[in-house]
Amino acid sequence: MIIVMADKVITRFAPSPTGLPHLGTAMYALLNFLFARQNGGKVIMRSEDTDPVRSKPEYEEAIKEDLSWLGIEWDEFARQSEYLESHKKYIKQLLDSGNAYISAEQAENGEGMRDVVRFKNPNKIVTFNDLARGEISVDTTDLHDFVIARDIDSPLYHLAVVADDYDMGVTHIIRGEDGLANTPRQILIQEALGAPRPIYAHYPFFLTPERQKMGKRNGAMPISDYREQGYLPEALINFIILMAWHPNDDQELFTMQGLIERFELERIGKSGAIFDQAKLDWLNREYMKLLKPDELETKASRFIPKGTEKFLPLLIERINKFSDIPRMLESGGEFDFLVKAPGISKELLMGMSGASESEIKKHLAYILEKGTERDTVWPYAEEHGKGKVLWPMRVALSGKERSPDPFTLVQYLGEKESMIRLEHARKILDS
RNA sequence: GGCCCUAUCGUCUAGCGGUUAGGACGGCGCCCUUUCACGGCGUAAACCCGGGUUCGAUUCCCGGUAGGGUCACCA
Repeated sequence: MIIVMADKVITRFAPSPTGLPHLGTAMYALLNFLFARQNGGKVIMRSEDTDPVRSKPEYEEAIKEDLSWLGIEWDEFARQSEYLESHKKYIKQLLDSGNAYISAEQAENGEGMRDVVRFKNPNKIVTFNDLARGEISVDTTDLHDFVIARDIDSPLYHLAVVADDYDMGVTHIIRGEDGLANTPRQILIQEALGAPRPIYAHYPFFLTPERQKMGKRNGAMPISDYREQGYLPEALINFIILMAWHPNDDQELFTMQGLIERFELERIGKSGAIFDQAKLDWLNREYMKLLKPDELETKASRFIPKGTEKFLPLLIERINKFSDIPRMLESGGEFDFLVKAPGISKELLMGMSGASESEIKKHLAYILEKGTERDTVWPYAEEHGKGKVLWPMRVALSGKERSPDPFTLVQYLGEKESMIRLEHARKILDS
């Protein structure tokens, strides 16, 4: 075999389909994707599905679907389970070369003996260069003769990973820092197999507010939940990359294309980043602002209750994500008055207006008579005190202490509905 | 516990021997404004501790401390 295209970059991300993908899964894929793309190489998604009890096809589907939704691509898809023959070949090779041996041992789960395959540890110092962290040296002696196969036909993780990366020609292994401690073991296997050593780069985890590794079982929300809450994939990608990498200038907003151009693998962070929901929400708002009106409407449509589409422009600047919209419109919500007439009280009508009851009555009567047009109400309000006129008008329309200004409300409510509400407010004062 | 990694505002970070330690989110204040939101402006807020090296350390080295990871017949 001749080495083909020795310089071509090949990366991979290898999730195990044992649960729904979360943002950590996306970071893993994104980093590999970006590095491959910016180097004209290819990226492989390898489903590490060899754990028969925990692996589920539907999780594999979910991973593909959610990563695609985020805009992360892969050039090839592989399943580790389909490489069993190759794994067995390498186990045999290691056995034949004396780098591994069969050891009859008590099965871990209880009864019976089993012929496990142990790697013959050369007990040496392994030194490797991590692109992000520099040189790392480990004495492998305390790794002992670790098990690489349950039996001669059943490869375990370390063997399988090394074998697959070798077979697939992977040149760069970009993975989470949990892989850091596994690297020396895998290098030992590579050397015994005569496989080339890929370049390593380890990135840190997302952390919970308690500084724990965020994971499926620890605070990580599935990507699909973000989608259902109406987060924009662009915002999520931007958020993820900022947790792993920063440029050396002040730029913070990146498109995928921009990332492919600017991302630098050597600059990925060294320390874990606590998941910052507020920043994510901010980013999502930034990306919502970038949407053109028709795009906005399309993307928001599935979150908007029937018949309330027209309120979107009013709502959009007060939300972090699309799923906030129904929450604002539902009864008791911040903008429920758009959907149904509010209950109002005399006290609220007076509120911070600074006007007396009779003054308010007079002002409402004026509006009721002359109409709600800004051109007619505004001069009147300036003459009689803006707060004294505008506050009760606004409260009559919204029933809220805080809301958009009365003219905006009229615009969305319509002249007719507005007059009904104004009239109702006047009656409240009369009672 | 052994081994490995990490350590700058509350959070995400820039910095790569000499800086008023920069930016962003969040907070706070002011402006805009009848109120809210949006927007604009401004402000508080950090180099984990102790030794070295150096004329000079946030930056380099060592130690401590703290946090994380890993030590499976899971991946």
